[in-house]
Amino acid sequence: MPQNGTYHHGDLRVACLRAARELLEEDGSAGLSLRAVARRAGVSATAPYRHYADRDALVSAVAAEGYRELAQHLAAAHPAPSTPEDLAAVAVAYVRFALDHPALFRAMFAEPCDPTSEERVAATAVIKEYVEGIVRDAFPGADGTGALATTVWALVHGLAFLHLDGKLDASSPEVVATQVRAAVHALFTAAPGLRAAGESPEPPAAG
Amino acid sequence: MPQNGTYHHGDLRVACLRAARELLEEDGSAGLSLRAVARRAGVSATAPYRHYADRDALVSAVAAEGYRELAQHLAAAHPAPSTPEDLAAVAVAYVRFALDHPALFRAMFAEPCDPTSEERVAATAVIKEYVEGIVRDAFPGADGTGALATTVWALVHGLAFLHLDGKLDASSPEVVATQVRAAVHALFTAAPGLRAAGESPEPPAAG
DNA sequence: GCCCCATGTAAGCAGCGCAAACATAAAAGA
DNA sequence: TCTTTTATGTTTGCGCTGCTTACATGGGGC
Repeated sequence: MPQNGTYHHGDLRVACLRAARELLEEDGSAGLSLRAVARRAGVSATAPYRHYADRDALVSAVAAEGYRELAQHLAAAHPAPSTPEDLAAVAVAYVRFALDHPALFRAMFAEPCDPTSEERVAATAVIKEYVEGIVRDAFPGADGTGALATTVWALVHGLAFLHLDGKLDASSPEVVATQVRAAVHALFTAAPGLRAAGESPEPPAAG
Repeated sequence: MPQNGTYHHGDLRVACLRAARELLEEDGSAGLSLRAVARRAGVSATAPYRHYADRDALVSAVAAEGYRELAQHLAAAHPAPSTPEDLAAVAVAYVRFALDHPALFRAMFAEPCDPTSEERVAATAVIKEYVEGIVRDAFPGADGTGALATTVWALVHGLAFLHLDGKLDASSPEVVATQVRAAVHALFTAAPGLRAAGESPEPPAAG
């Protein structure tokens, strides 16, 4: 039952999500108020409370949506990365997502995470396992503790945040991509035994 | 002239800073309102506007203070790091600072940075140059572009944020420290030519 | 055909950021 | 020393916010 101008909206839940997402992209986190969401959805100020317990719940729902979109974005960059170059491409996609959706990315990561939103924690677990799966597939010889996966995630995540906060040169997408690729390559020319399958370890440049 | 119970407060500027810092530690960013700051300073609601243009200005001032404290904390961890172990100790201090002062750290990095606060941008520049100086001193053979410094900063910064957001296991300080050290060592056993002064490059484990 | 209840509305409270007009006291100048 | 200026704090008030309570509506199950 679509919104037919009657008393009931029809699908206010997703309308709120959509409106919240738009407000986030337009005005940032500060512009995301439940009242503004209600206005945009064409509904009374307190109607969203029927679907979201409070503001945090709505933000968590938007964040969860963001996690899913980020996962899709990474998968689109390379479906099954196996070489450092592949991983670098995924890393570039990660940082680009952050720069293309700054307010959404901040909502996903930069706010004190509400642990009571099981939708949200589940979504972050998906991202974490996704990254670990990528690294495990690309580096079957690595230890099984996921330490390397955590390291590469942290590196990329940190690059995203530093770029987002203007702490690094993010003047052009190419500059950012080059920086990210360099960092990933620096990490993945690392310890012996962690090289990608099919890569032959180079001898140290002793000549 | 100290606060003597008279009409004028005496040093409201630093009193606001102090109150804001306390509120941030106690209730997080959400609890930091200009009105609450004024109450805690024992002053009318709008008095802080004589010293801070708006809420952002006060937050920026607190953040700038945080940058200086972070720099001191890093220096205390190791005054002149030169080996990967030294750098790992500094990295652990960085992450620990974030976990010990979560709201302050978020105010420093996780909010859209107001570029009009020159005090703030100057303070972040100090941190950046500090990290670059450390890495340059520890790795004199590295390229002069600061790419390696950016990489290690991003890695540590990402670890801090992931731990802060509960995305990683931060159950005990030891677990966190071990994780951080492992990540830094993974990075600093990296490409030939980037090894620390005094370290002899190991041949690839071919035997 | 009737009633229940999910869904929406209306009214209201307290807190917030911020602006404008006003009050006070410390400092500066005559 | 007395006056004037200026920095600092107060009062009042507007519009916005999150959220609660009480009320209205109408579609789906009986």
